[in-house]
Amino acid sequence: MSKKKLNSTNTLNEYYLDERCTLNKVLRIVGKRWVSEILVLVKEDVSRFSNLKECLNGISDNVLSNVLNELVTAQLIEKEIFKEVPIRVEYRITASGLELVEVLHELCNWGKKNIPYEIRIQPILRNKSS
Amino acid sequence: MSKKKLNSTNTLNEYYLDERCTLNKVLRIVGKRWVSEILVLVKEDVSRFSNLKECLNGISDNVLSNVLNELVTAQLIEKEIFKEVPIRVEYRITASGLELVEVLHELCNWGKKNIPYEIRIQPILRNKSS
DNA sequence: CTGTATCCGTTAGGATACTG
DNA sequence: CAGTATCCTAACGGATACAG
Repeated sequence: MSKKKLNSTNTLNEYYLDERCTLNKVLRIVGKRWVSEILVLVKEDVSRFSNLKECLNGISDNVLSNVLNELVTAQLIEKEIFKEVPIRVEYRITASGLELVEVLHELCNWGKKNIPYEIRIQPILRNKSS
Repeated sequence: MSKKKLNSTNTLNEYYLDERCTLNKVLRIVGKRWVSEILVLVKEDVSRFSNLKECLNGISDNVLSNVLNELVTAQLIEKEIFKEVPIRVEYRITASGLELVEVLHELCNWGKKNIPYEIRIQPILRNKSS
């Protein structure tokens, strides 16, 4: 399982951009949906799966799980498992993650100041069907 | 044309996150592939379509065009059309865009310092076919 | 030269059932 | 409680033809 089309232009472009600048790696981690919200919540001590799910209106188990795993892989958060019954798991932000949140905060301030009123970044759809 | 499934969970979640924090809007603009690279190139006075295409190994006309339009919509760059023959168009970064690049630069520095060695953010594929 | 329109494959995000 | 496995749909990124 988990095969990737290694020779597709899509993939090659991704690698090209990764090589070109680290910024692209950063944005590919943090630019995915829910990621920045979850990082900030964990930073604010919302440390458990169920708590995070409560805070994030509409996220599904699957997606939350994936994002948490990615954040652990990127070493932005850490996972601690308590072998109780029922099992308990806690996530904590790392020093690296904390630094990232600081920069994201600046990015947010930039947005508040500069994003045009009510901009909606719409997908560019081509289907003409209703 | 350009219909969007306004009631899909996908769309509703997007709106939810937009309302929740401006950061999500920012990341949705700048988190797309090529966007940050193009913004920086324009800032460095690579101002024409063909020049940008030369600098960005492998980008297609379609994609470059879309990204440029999005950057103009978000008011990060400006477009000036010179009605010559052949037509000439120049893009310039705005004050807002310039501020954004500053923050992105910090984000990049964070990445250089903190992204684990040779991390590859892989898509999680489920297809078992070769 | 500077794009836009169209088609297409791949991937992200979501729903749900199930497991330790 | 804290996930993982599976399936599904819509959106993204890319190739190409062609238009102003």
